[in-house]
Amino acid sequence: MDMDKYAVLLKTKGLKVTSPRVTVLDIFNQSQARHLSAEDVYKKVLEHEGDIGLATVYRVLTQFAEVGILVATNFETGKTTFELNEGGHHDHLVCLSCGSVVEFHDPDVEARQEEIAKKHGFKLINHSMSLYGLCSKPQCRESA
Amino acid sequence: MDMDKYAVLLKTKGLKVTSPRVTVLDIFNQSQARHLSAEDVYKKVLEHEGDIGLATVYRVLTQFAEVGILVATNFETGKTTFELNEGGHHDHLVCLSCGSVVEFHDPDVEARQEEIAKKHGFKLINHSMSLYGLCSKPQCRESA
DNA sequence: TTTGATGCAAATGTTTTGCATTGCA
DNA sequence: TGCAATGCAAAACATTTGCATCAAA
Repeated sequence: MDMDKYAVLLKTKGLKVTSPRVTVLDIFNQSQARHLSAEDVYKKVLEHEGDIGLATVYRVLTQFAEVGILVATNFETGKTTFELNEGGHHDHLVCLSCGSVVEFHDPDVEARQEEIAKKHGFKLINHSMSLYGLCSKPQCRESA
Repeated sequence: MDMDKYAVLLKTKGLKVTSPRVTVLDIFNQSQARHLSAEDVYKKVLEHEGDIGLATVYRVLTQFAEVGILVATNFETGKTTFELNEGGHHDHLVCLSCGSVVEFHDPDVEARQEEIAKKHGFKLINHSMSLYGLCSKPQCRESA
């Protein structure tokens, strides 16, 4: 089991090793979908793992994002989604029909963003770029 | 007064010319800040212009965005902001300290986005790119 | 007049918070 | 043991909706 790995990670971040936190880590590591909302995580908790209150799910997700275990992103859905922070920054392509998410990283764009910020006298801290469209699945293309 | 201009615009979009709709148009045209949330608009209504229900403000803003009079954007604030659609697409630089918003348009980035979408088999419909940082004001730079 | 627009209040969906209890360290 | 973490329910927001009334065309 990965429980020890989780425990080490949590301690590294200065967080106590508790059952809800380990469970949430496990959910993200097991999940097919990389991007999960608080509600998604809560549903998985109810289905498979122990029982954690929804409020705790929110608290854990927020904390994990603060310490860099997760990264939070706001798509146009009205709910925040979280994904494991695996180091490399990336942006998202989102299918407006089926909701699938593709990640990409483009150094050209990143460099250009720095230039743009500089030109306007801004010190760039972070950014979010999401491209919305229709993925290649036939049923998504037809929905146009 | 611009009332006639507003009436023409509304009719062009197939919308009845009603007092709430004219008021909202006027608010965006008078406003110092280009980007207003529903709550911002509602406050201005209460302060200056007649009285419109908050629900109507939401309905009008949503409709205006649908017909292209306004453009809706979701920053990381949890609330949707609207701005007049003056044709040219643009993206935003947002100051995390004072909240000021600078608009920019970068053809290089736009072109690159198309390439990225194509490479992943997506048909691009729209996108949102927001750069977050600190603007050049001393008090914002110090907040780091 | 007829259909669409509005106001109000209630409902919704997401996220946060207060507080008593529990459980790591 | 002590302080942080949790659960639960209530609160806080942002936004939407039902429905009776009102007004533009």
